[in-house]
Amino acid sequence: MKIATWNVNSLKVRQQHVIDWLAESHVDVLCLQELKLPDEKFPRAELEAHGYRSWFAGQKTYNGVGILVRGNLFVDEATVVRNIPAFDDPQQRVIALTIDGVRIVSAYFPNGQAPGTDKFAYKLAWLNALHDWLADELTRYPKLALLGDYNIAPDDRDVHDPKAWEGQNLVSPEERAQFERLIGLGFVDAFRQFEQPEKTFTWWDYRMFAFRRNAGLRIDHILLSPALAPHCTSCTVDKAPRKWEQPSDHAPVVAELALSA
DNA sequence: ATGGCGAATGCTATTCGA
Repeated sequence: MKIATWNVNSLKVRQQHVIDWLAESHVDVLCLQELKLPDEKFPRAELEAHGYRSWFAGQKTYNGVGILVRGNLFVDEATVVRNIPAFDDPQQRVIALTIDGVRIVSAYFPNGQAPGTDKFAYKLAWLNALHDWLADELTRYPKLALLGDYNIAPDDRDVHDPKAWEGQNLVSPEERAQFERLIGLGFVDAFRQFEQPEKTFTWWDYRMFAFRRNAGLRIDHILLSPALAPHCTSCTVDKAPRKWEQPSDHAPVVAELALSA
């Protein structure tokens, strides 16, 4: 099973990119973030015409998450969950579903703006709620993959200029401690299971030629539960779509899972 | 220290993202 995550920064603008990338990547599951459209505007039929069914939780303007699943895979409708159940939140940031016993979670972590702000406090509260919910989910679904835009660069290796970024939003000790709390649940960072090129990132600012200079961060991740991690045979960042016309500022991350039936 | 870019919106200016 090939799974992936991609923050598309508006599905309306990036619809054709998603369709083109699905056609060339042949992923089985694609988790999307920042749909930026209400559910009635979701291009369900267009994606279905290209062989993918959709589950999503959207809202106007901001946030919004989805999961695209190839037509031949069985999704148990009863397992679909939107948002963190115990965390009342108008912002649509989480959707989960189960495919053949594999729990797939698509998550758009809060940005946080800057340490000390209200938005940062919300980010930490959201992370606490996510942690507690996932601890519970793992008891029900030992095979669980958490894919998404984490808005956290977990290590200095994940930052183009660690000195310039020190203590800032996305790399602060509080955020990294929250990432480590997820690791404490047994999760494995799929990307770091394999040898990787240095300075591999998943996001580059639109400004100041950041992509051309590879001035990026690795903030999009695939965490795999202890029962799932041993099945992972590869994890890579696909930079190609970031070079396309009118790109998202994020690149997709892909992991392959070798699962026997 | 600021802005740069891009998307969305009661749109010709503002907010947010990261």
